Amino acid sequence: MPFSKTVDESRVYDRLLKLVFSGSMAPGERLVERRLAEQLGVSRIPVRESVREMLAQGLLVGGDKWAGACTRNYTPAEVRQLSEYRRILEGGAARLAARHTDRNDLAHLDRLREETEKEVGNYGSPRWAQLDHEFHAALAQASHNERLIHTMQHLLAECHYVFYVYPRQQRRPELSYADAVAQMARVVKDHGAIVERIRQADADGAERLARAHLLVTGRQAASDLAGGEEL
Amino acid sequence: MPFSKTVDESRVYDRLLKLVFSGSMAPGERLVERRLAEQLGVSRIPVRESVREMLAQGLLVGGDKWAGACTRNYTPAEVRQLSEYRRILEGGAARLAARHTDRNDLAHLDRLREETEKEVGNYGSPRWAQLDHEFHAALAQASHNERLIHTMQHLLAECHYVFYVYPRQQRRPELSYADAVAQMARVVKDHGAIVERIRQADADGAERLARAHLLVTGRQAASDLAGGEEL
DNA sequence: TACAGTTGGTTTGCATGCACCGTATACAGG
DNA sequence: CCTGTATACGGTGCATGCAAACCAACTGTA
Repeated sequence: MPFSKTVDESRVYDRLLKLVFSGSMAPGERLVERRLAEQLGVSRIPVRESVREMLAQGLLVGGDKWAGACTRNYTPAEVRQLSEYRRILEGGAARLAARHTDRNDLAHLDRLREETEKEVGNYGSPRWAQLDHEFHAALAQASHNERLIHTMQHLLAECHYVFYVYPRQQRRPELSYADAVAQMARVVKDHGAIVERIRQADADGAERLARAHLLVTGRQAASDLAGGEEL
Repeated sequence: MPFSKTVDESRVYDRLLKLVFSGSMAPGERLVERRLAEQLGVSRIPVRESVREMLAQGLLVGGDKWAGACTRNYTPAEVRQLSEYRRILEGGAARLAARHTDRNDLAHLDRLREETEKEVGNYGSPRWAQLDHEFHAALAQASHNERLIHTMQHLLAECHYVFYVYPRQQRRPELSYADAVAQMARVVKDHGAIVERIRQADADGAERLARAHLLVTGRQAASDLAGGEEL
């Protein structure tokens, strides 16, 4: 589970998050407070508040007065915008991390990269998705910018669902084993290169590599996207 | 008023936003639901929801269970992080705008720049702050990235308060007239240069100039900041 | 005096109920 | 048959009330 420290199954918000992103709801479906309330066994109030919070973070659309909120449908265009948005933020995180260059952050990133490397070859391993997520979360943390970290937390959680959880329930791309392993190896290599730039306090390089990494990853994750132009 | 189209004085959220950022509350002060509710003449529920929305957007801190929310205090370190965060996002917006290069967006940006130019010399003019804000909002819009626009809306509103409204009520820096006019002229020139890069579809240049513009602007707005290293 | 338990006040979390708004449907008029 | 209007229904916005949790001061005992 991404950011397991902040996920509390007893909180209505997290249960609603899971409900929306685990495929239980159709894309673009309206979130009816009363229905969700009885489905979760609580009153409408905590549902209302959670929905408004998700709206504020862009995880839902709509929300005009008396209009209610709807789930996103994640069309190719939306996924592309999501990916663009993430590239901007995470590139910036890498840049800031390279400027602050904290010894503990580097150790943490190195450890995560090593752990990830052990998982290369386990195609479909949940631990792989978990570790990949944790690496990017650690990268955000290394920026030492509270606002950026805050935004990235929600963004990464969303990407985790959109890129890993969501697609598995609709159609799995059925990648060949060799290709999958090659991709995983490339991801580990990319991560290592980004960390190295941060270690050398190369802000421009760190940002460039982080963006490139996400461009390739995002492109293959959302294979529907047309040719990925360089950002 | 920033983003006047989205600001509705009848909505509790906007009134609360004004209350928090107009200096009526001390930095770091706790937002007590009951007190705010009777102060705004509504019940606790809409206050609760608005507070949770502001928390989700990082406009307030705290919010753990039974902990309540507090206003930010905007220490120099926080202002610096806010400014860094904005540079990342707005630089990205300029980059995307240069990639999409929409004729209407360019016309809108040009018009706003011209309007702004007319205000050079009117030091302290509210119209200046308004137009500056609208220019940056238009820049965000020109990115054509819904997520980025959404985040930038709230971020710009916050910056508007932190950089323009908030300081006026504590201590005004008392800039000399000549310096003030020079600064305003520089802002207009910067804006024009950014638009020009977008027009030429120069993504790297647009991003670089937008970042540089915000670095200088942010540095002088938060004059407490130590030497602004290049981002 | 020091410390632990208790107790009252304050604040948040949540359930219930009612009022308002938007939309679809049925009906009357042209 | 088409169009404008009234009305019923689904759904959200909000007020009220109660229970749980936190905090601080008070008190009793060692």
